[in-house]
Amino acid sequence: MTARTSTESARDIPEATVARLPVYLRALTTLSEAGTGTCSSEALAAAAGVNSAKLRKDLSYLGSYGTRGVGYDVDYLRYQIAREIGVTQDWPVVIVGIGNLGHALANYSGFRSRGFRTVALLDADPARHGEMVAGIQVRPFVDLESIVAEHGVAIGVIATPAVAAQAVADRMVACGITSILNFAAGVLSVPAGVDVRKVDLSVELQVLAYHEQRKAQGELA
Amino acid sequence: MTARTSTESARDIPEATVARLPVYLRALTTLSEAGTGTCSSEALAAAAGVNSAKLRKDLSYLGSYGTRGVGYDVDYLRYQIAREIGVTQDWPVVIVGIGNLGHALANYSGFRSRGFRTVALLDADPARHGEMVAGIQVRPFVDLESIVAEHGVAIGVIATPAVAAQAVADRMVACGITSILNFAAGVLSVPAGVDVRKVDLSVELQVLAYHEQRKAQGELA
DNA sequence: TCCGTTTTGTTCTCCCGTTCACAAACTCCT
DNA sequence: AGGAGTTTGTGAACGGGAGAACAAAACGGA
Ligand SMILES: NC(=O)c1ccc[n+]([C@@H]2O[C@H](COP(=O)([O-])OP(=O)(O)OC[C@H]3O[C@@H](n4cnc5c(N)ncnc54)[C@H](O)[C@@H]3O)[C@@H](O)[C@H]2O)c1
Ligand SMILES: NC(=O)c1ccc[n+]([C@@H]2O[C@H](COP(=O)([O-])OP(=O)(O)OC[C@H]3O[C@@H](n4cnc5c(N)ncnc54)[C@H](O)[C@@H]3O)[C@@H](O)[C@H]2O)c1
Repeated sequence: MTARTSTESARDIPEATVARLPVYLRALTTLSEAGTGTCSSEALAAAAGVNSAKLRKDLSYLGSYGTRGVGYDVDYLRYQIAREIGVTQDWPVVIVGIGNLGHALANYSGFRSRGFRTVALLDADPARHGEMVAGIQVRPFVDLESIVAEHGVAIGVIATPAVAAQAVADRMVACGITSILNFAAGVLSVPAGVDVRKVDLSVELQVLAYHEQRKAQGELA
Repeated sequence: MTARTSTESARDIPEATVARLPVYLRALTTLSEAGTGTCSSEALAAAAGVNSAKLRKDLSYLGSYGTRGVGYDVDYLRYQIAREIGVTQDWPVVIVGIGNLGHALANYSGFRSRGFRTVALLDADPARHGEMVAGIQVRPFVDLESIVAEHGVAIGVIATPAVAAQAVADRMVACGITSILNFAAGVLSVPAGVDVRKVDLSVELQVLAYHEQRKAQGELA
């Protein structure tokens, strides 16, 4: 899914680790807000819900930011992880499809607080244009190109119905967006060099249902 | 995360495969609606966005539902996968926390169409009680026990702020819910035998940001 | 009936990720 | 200064999943 180009840069962090770094980051933020200055890998692992050995190995890919016999300085480690992920900088984001889900996303404060700034809300339906959502005006989808160019947007979010998703993705890619978060069902096809992450709620529920069914079967055995 | 009890039932399907079965199911539904009666592993794999060898191996865990030299009967395979996942039966679901996200989830048609029936929308805020969302009345959170008992609910969805999530989960577990889909940030701790799946949008965006940052670094090298 | 073609089901190998276990490194106390 | 106690960082073993490759099976045509 994630097509990487020629030169793999210096430190190569495993994909599984990358997916956990944001979790560590959040745990560290919580600890920091609670006034904790230092924490052990054991404590941080508990806060993040992972095995402590895994945590230490993950952190070792970034460098040696801990002190043996002591632990990690919470704020220092937090900064190092934030820098590695890239959330110390500001990421402009556009959201396309301001329906039920789009409204929720636009109102979600968790994006802004992590360096993601919603610069535009776009929708194809003229009836929605001009509506204010979370202090931002909904604009026509055709404005995509100019907005992306103006703000240097690299990340796009798709919250349209499934039938429109591929067309939206194509337009996004055409005007230079290289990372897409897709909430619509179905498979998006994009050129190499563009990253797509998909969030599919019905898949999550179906996985739960599978295990639930198994539990029920086990009971009557 | 998924704690399984004593007797692993007859066929043991790998977790990675379980997570892909819903994707195959959707692809098969699309093919069926397009009037396709039979398809090869190659075609289905393309529709699902996976490698055809992986698809065949996944399906082999369920049994031999294909015909060599021909392919798979779309409707037959669809039924078999649906049965295996458990979406041929009806799953009552409660959603707790009817804010921005809760509204979107309640209005989402993709749940109902896959066998998940929202039987209740619960919120702790009295100001929300009585509001109609997607044809269902929002009720007080304290009604959880009676609703779960009445409908035999096994699956709960948490869309409350993070601070309330653990308390909500505890209450859910106490009244018999054994599968939880959690949208709130942070780690939920639940007893063995309860499955939790977490959807964390800011993690997804941060993973994209990481790769985006890498692409940018690569360019100026 | 037999042969060529197509496509599945499965085996085998490789790679990634997880976990264990321990030496190295640091602090604190005597 | 030295030793006891802690905790990190990492080497190594292990397990599971991904993909290649192929044998087995079904079909169609002659
Ligand atoms: N609501 C949920 O909780 C939920 C959950 C999971 C997945 N999803 C998926 O997310 C997507 C959006 O869901 P929703 O409930 O918000 O749907 P919705 O119908 O409420 O909103 C879709 C919005 O997209 C706009 N749109 C349609 N075509 C467009 C185009 N070509 N360009 C720009 N905008 C366009 C529509 O005008 C509408 O405002 C769907 O694909 C849905 O399957 C939703
Ligand atoms: N909005 C999004 O797009 C989005 C995205 C990702 C994650 N989230 C997460 O999902 C959760 C909900 O987000 P939201 O935007 O809908 O928030 P929200 O504040 O709009 O809604 C939260 C709702 O939960 C209710 N609530 C609070 N405490 C409760 C309790 N103890 N029991 C029952 N109900 C309770 C509140 O009354 C409110 O209606 C948050 O944890 C948020 O971080 C939201």
